[in-house]
Amino acid sequence: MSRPIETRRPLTLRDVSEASGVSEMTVSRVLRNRGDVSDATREKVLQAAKALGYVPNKIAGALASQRVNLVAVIIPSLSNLVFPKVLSSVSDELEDTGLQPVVGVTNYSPEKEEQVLYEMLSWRPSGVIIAGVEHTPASRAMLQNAGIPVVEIMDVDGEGIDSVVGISHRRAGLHMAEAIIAAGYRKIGFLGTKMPEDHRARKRLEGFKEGLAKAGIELADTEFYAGGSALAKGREMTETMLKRSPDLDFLYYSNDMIGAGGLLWCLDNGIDVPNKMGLAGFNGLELLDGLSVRLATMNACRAEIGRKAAQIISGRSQSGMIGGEVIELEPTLDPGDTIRKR
Amino acid sequence: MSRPIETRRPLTLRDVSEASGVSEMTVSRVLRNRGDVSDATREKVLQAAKALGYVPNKIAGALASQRVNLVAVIIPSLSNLVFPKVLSSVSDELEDTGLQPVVGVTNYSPEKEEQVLYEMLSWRPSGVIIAGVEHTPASRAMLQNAGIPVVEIMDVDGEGIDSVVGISHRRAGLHMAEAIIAAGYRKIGFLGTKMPEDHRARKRLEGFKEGLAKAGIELADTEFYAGGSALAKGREMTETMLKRSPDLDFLYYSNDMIGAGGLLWCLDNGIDVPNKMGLAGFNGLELLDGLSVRLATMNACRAEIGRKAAQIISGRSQSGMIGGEVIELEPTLDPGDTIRKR
DNA sequence: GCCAAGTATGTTAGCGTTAACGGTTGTAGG
DNA sequence: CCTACAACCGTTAACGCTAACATACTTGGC
Repeated sequence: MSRPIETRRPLTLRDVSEASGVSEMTVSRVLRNRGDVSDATREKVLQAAKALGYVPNKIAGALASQRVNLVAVIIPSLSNLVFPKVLSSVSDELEDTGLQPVVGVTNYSPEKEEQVLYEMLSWRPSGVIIAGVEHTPASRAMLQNAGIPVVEIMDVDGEGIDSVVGISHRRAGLHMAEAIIAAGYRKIGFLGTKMPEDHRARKRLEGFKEGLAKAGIELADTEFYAGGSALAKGREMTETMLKRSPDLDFLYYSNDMIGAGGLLWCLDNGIDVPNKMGLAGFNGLELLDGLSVRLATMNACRAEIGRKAAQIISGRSQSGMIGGEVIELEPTLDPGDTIRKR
Repeated sequence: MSRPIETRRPLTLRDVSEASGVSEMTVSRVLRNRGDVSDATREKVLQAAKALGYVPNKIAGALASQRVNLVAVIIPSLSNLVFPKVLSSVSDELEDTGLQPVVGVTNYSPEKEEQVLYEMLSWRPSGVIIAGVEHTPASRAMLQNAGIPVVEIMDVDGEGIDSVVGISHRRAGLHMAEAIIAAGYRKIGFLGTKMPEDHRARKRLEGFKEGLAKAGIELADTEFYAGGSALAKGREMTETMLKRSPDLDFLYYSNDMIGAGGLLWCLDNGIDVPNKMGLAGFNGLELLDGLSVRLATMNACRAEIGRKAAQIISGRSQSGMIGGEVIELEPTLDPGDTIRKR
């Protein structure tokens, strides 16, 4: 089962044209369903192409036509679960537009983002969907000069380059703080990621603190982590924090996964949730639906974000604008079973 | 913040060459670090390129050089967690080879796989990494004719096209059956996915049944699901099955996520795990490390698979073979806390 | 001072496809 | 029978870049 030894010359339109006795141009027309071709020749050509196993060369096609049916989608991570979700909604929405998403991953590094962007732009995609509004100056310049639609997603807190679709993480944090205070919790701890480049987590924390401040409350304790399994980290951090600050009555987690870890720890240790201790996360991970106690969370509109972004790129946006659209979506709070009802 | 209105003509090598007073060829050499260029001109050219914000056109470059630094990676799903893991190990391994992975997703559909493959091959990648050994005849033909290295990953049970890297899911199932029987369990249920196209899950079940048969045992009950949150489904299915067959003493799940759901249900319902009831999943999801009880599972060597596949494509495989390599890895059983020790 | 052997740059000819236009039929209408 | 206009198919010239070769300048050895 090894590759064919006879390294045949790769097939071109010419091969198909010779095999079917028509010009290359006609073959090209048939294969792209463009222009007038009689049914007889069409059939002949398709036959020949199939028999030879011809696969068109999009590189040459793109160069000649100056059109590329690719959309660059640049995200920080694939293991976060949030991004695959966005990605699949982009993918679905692009399904029958002739456009195709191509993914690049930055690992939350601005430098990597710059490299990935450079690499992707060098393939001259028809549009770019990129997570976040924070980019290096070089990245911003590239996006501005590319002459293609750019949609920055997830986050609307900041200055966009072209179009923006997302939620305000600052306000999401603020609303969560308000809800927690309204439920009567007062000694509140925050547990989150250490990653300085996760601007959205940072903004949520800032908004959260702001919400607490409005009620004259300060964060009682904080704990940060980096790397490792989020569920396990949530467990560990929760234990650490409650050992250190046993009088806390609420824990706000920067994401659902560590929140779930914390929740499991609380349940294992017989802590009365939500009465003695309230918990909340962020993101509405459907993955966690199977827990016996539903963690309070905030849905980040991931599917909607992907959909809208794809619509803007494919030019099917409702608004009919040419660019510079800013769409702010409203995350909704799901109190689950871990915030007490008053 | 809208796109520049003046739709400038896109930049080419010529623009950079004019701006820096050298030939296009020299600019090309500088930008690719190839051939002899004096430090003075190199500096001049880089300056000009940066000032203009020039991004090379890889489409033209690829056409001219007949080389494309892309590797097609075709996987069934991104929401499965298994595949992002493989993907990132491919990515890491390719890091400094000059090659770049490009992902295609098939949603477990052979037809979609065929389309994705056609699309990707039309960009003439340097290699293909594709999940599974089951493909449509057309897909097989395309892969055979492409004249590039092909690595089928995850699964070695079947006839490969070129190289294959994976584990035997059949034997993985068989070994699990042996371990379960050795631990003294006798009334065994299976809970899995309904997807007929998930050949690896199917093979595990077949191997599992075979292992049981050797000990003269038959599966006591089975339950299948499709769609929805795996954790929740695991919970539901477990309840359903134990209501129906209360005398079971072991549940084998086709993946860790539904296994975890089942485990949580058992814990919530005060079932004595692992003494009265044993549980096992498949995959070694690090995601689940934070559970209070560790689910028995089998590590599928995902990182290793990605690494080896990437090595074969980049021609850095240990073996020095040209093609047709078959690498079978050995999954290891992790008994966790849900199989009783004898 | 002349040639050999670099070193640094330019020139030419594609790569495989498609846009744009040109030609050749056939067919209907006057 | 001639014109008008489709319908069909071919020819030519790009698209932006790079491989391969060609050319101009050095430098050093005798």
